[in-house]
Formats: sequence, structure tokens, C-alpha cells
Amino acid sequence: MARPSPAARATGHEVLAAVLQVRGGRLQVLAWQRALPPHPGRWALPGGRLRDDEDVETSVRRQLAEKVDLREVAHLEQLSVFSDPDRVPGRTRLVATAFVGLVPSHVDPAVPADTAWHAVAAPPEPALPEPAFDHAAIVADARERLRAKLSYTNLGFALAPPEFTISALRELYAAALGHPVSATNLQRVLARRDLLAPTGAVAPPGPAGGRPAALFRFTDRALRVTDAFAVLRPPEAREG
Amino acid sequence: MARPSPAARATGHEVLAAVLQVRGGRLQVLAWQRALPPHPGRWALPGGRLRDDEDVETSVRRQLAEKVDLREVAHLEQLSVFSDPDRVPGRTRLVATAFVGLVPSHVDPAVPADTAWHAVAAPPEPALPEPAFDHAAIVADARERLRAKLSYTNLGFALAPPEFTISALRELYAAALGHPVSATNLQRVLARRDLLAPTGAVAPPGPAGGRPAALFRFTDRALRVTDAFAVLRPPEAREG
DNA sequence: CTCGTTTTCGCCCATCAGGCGAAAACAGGC
DNA sequence: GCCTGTTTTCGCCTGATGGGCGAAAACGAG
Repeated sequence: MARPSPAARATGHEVLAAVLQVRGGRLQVLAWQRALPPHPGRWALPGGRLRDDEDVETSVRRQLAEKVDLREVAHLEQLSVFSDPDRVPGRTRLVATAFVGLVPSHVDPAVPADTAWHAVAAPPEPALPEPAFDHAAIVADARERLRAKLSYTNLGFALAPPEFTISALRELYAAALGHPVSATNLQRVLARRDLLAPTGAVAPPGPAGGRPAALFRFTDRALRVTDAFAVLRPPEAREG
Repeated sequence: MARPSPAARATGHEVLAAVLQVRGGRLQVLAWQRALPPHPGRWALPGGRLRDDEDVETSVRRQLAEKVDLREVAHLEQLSVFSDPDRVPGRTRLVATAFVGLVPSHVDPAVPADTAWHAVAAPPEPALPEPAFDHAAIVADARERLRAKLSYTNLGFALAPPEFTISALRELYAAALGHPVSATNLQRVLARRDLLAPTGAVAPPGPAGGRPAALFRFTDRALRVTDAFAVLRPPEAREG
């Protein structure tokens, strides 16, 4: 079933990152436009070859630093390996470890001239228009991972500024999830899980007036999995 | 912070699989005992080098076929990449893509002489005793993945025979989860999610008598994620 | 027929997601 | 100062779901 093995071909390893941010009410991904073949003019994810002395996470952080200020990436996690032998044309075969990165909505990172944000399209469409190689599939995986983890972890902290109103948070979730989100329910769910804490301060009302909104922050700014998402819990988990 | 880069070092890619099965009421993992250095005498996961013309999934299936009958592996999925530069000593550096595989409890695969099943220890202990390289960490990841997915997917199908009683299924879940599971609750949860269907047949009672148990099967023998696990559902998800 | 065993089912409860509307708190205009 | 429109917040209700318990059902053995 495998085609005849070609003459020995060098194999390399690269890392790629789908860096996501909610910008202007839409989920967007950072990509740069290739100048040289292969795939000139098409949009690629930041990344590059794995060096001899670094592991994949160190590598992706190093390579991301060339595109954005790393202090602005609030969360970074491994997605999966893309390893189709023909995923990248060329003399050397490239196996890729893909990551998803998240940038809070309050920062607007400076990016190089060839780099720009692109809206991540909804499932039927390719997640990234005019993608280089298999990068559209990677973005689609990243979107799906974000969507899933938003509902059973505190991952919202990586999309939101340090302090925010419930309305603002609602818009972030709606953009990332791709469907409307009830502010009432969002606050209740997050609060019940002890992920949200009021700061005590309030935000000034908008130009149309209205009651000033209370400011909240996430209690934790590191990933925390909701224990309640595990059904068939052990019997002793009833305390607290 | 990185140590001085050594003289150019060849990099290779390997795949590894933590194949899990519930045997004798305990979760166990398939491993083989190394004969040659490095790490002679220690236990390693099945796997090997990625070939030029195969992707990682094809590769792990090929390599697993050398250890067990592949038709007996009911589920196989990518875990994550292990890429510490020093994870494997030697002239060539090896980056590993780890998989988790699941074998239903009703089969007892024929394995080579150097290969055996090992009980997967609970979290405080190393998941695999006398492990080669970083393979204990891979087994720990596999156990954790299984534990999580059992509660929000139908992954039980990959641990269970085609037909089973609720009691038998309860024991499988208890072994895989590492804590007691209520038969009543297990049946209710799986049934409510439409994952379980009665076959109509009953199993003969044990030697001590008792009411004969009804036989069930999973409605699906492919991975299905429970939609209910996603909190903050879209409004239109109310139908059905 | 009675007893012990195992399974199955019904009932109850607590928790949680989700929806809705009233009340609270502001700006602006009369 | 008061009224209106706007936005946020809170309380109440509902339905779904996980979890526990005990009674009833269905068997083998003496």
C-alpha cells in the first residue's frame, strides 16, 4: 500500500504555533505571508526548525519571540503532530509539532511587516484563507481545542485582560465559541467554579449611560481544569 | 541558558505506544524488556523509528503489529510529543510522538517472549516500574488521558468486549479510573447519553446463583464525545 | 419452599445549567 | 428635579443530570 520508498530523504522537525486572539469581536490568528517558494504569497503560521539543544516547547517560544512579544502570550500548549510525508514539498521532509497560543484581548502586539491577523472562519470554510501547506488544518485544530477547553477549564483568563466586566467577557467567549453566550449564565458558571472574583471596582458607563459594570478578574491565571467535568467521580469527592 | 551546542547531531523521529488493557481487575500496559544498551534490562514501550514514507499514525500501527495483533487494538490516539534533547542517549537525538492504545478485556493477545503486561501504578508511584528512558512519563500521560476521556466520551467501548453485563463494565471502569464505580450510576449515565443499548440476551448467573444479568453493548464503537460535557452550549442545542 | 445471592428498578435528593423578568444604577433631556 | 432610555445585576423558577439507597425481581442450592 505504501508507495516505493524514495531514495533516503533527510528528515527534520519543525514547530508551528497558531496564536489566537479575539480582535474586534472575532477570533483571529497570527500568520505571515511567505515571500519565497514553496507557496509564495500564501499565509503561514509562525515557527521553524527545531534546534539540537531545545525541546519543542522551548523552540516554539524562541520562534514566537521573533513575531510577537512573548510576555503577551498568556497560554501555550501542545496540539498535535502533523506528519504527512508530503505535507511540505522539498528535499527534506518536515514533521511538525503544532501548538496553540492565546493572547489576551487588551494587548495589540507589534508584528513584523509580513505578519498580520486573520479571522478564523467557522467550521465549513477553511479556518485560514490562502493557507500555506497544511496550516489551515492546524488552525482548525487550535480553534477546536480552544472551544472545548473554554467550557471545562478557566482558559478564559488567557483571552481576557487582567480586569474586565461581565459584558466584555461575554463578548470574548461569544467570539471564541462562535455562538451567543448569556452573560447571566456565564457569570454564574464561572463564579460557581470559583474561577471569577470581583475586584470591587466598577467600570464607567458607556456613552449611552446605564448602570456601571462591576469589574472582575480570574482567580487563577494558570490553567485549571474544573474537577466537576469529570463524571463518575470517586465517592469521597463529595466534601467541600 | 542553553548549554553550548554540540557538534551537529543527527535527529530522528520515533513513535511509541502505551497500549493499555484491563487484565485481572487492574489496568496494565504492554512493554518489552531491552536486551542491549542503552538501558539493558529495563522495560520499554513498543515503537521505533519513523520511516520516510509514513506518517506517525501509520508508523505506530506498523510497529505495534510486531508486538500484538492490530485487530485487537480498539482505539489508538495521539498523546503528545516528548522532545527533551537528552531523553535518549546516543549519537542521534530522538524526538518521540507518543500514542495511547486500548485493547478490550476479552482478548489475550499473543506477545513475543521479551514482552509482557505490567500493572500501571497509581499516581504517586512511577506508572511503570524499571522504565527505560522517559517511558514511565508516557504511561502516566496515557493513564491520565484514559481517565479523563472515560468520563466524557464513549471510550469504554475500547476496554469492553462487544457484549457485557453492567457488573463487568463496572469493574472495567473501576480498574481504569482507579476508584470504585457505582453500577447503578454507571448504567444511568451511559444510558442517558445513548451510549448503551441492551442486546436482549442475558448472561448465565455465577456459581452462587443470583439474578441473571442483562447483556449490553455500546451503540457506537468509534469515539464519540458527549455533547453535554460542553457547558455554555449554544441556545439552539436545546432540541432533542 | 426457603434462604442467600446478584441484578435491576424506582424513588428521592442535591447540584447545576439555563431562562426570564424585575430591580438597581447610571446619562441625558425636559 | 423628574422622567426616559440604557445597561447591568440579581432573584426566582425550571429542567436535566449525577448520585445514593432500598425494595423488588430472578436465579441456584439445600
